[in-house]
Parts: sequence; structure tokens; C-alpha cells
Amino acid sequence: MVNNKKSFFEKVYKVVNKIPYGKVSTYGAIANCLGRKGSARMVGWAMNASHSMESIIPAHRVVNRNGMLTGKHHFFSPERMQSMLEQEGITIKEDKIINFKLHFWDPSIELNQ
DNA sequence: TGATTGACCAACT
DNA sequence: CAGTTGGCCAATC
Repeated sequence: MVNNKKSFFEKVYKVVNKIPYGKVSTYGAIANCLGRKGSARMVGWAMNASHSMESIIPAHRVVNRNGMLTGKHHFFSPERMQSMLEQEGITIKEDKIINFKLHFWDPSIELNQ
């Protein structure tokens, strides 16, 4: 019925935009949800591109599998990412999220609804 | 146009 | 346990 051949970036943006407040997700989970397992790197690429785009992507809610803010340095300001996450009630120590599992949000949840 | 890289993950050695 | 490799798609050189 419609266009199911959109680029990865579009799908990534869609999912990341659906991440609820106070929740975080991972590159692998998003990529896996989109049907590509090894495309986790592409998710990161999409985030990098999101800077240049006018699209507002809560990239600060996307971290790696370990809950570590690997991409914080790619933000407008590295400290900004941590501040935003802490603002949402997430505790961060040494650039990694504490109780990451509790804050983890599975993209398939939104897609399944 | 081919080769390399890029905010990753998982499996294998 | 640590290092290497394969995988995926897109952008850059």
C-alpha cells in the first residue's frame, strides 16, 4: 500500500522521534527493529546527519548497547546530552547510563501498537 | 567509480 | 579475556 522502500534514515528518524520522555534506546535495537541487524552503524550515521537537518531528532536518547554515551561528542555540546538525559530522570555516571535497562525503550513497542 | 569510513553489535579465534 | 572479522547502508575521498 504504500511506500515501504524508504531510506533507512527516514525510518530511523521516525522511530527515534517516537521515543517517549524519560526513555532511551539503542542503535542495535532500532536497526534490528527496522529489519537490519548490522545496520546499527547506519543509525549513528542518521543521527550525525540529523544535525544538519532541520528535523528535530532526540538523538540524546539514543546510546549504544552498553548504555554508554558514545556519541555525546557529536552533539552540539557533549555536556548537553548528559544534561538532557539527567533532566528526564536518567542517571549518568562516567558517560554511561545507570539502570540503563530500566530506561531502555524498545522501538518494537511503538511499531507493534 | 572503487575504496574507505562511520555515534555499532555479535560471533568467532 | 582480548583482539579480529563479518555485516549492514549511506556518504565521502
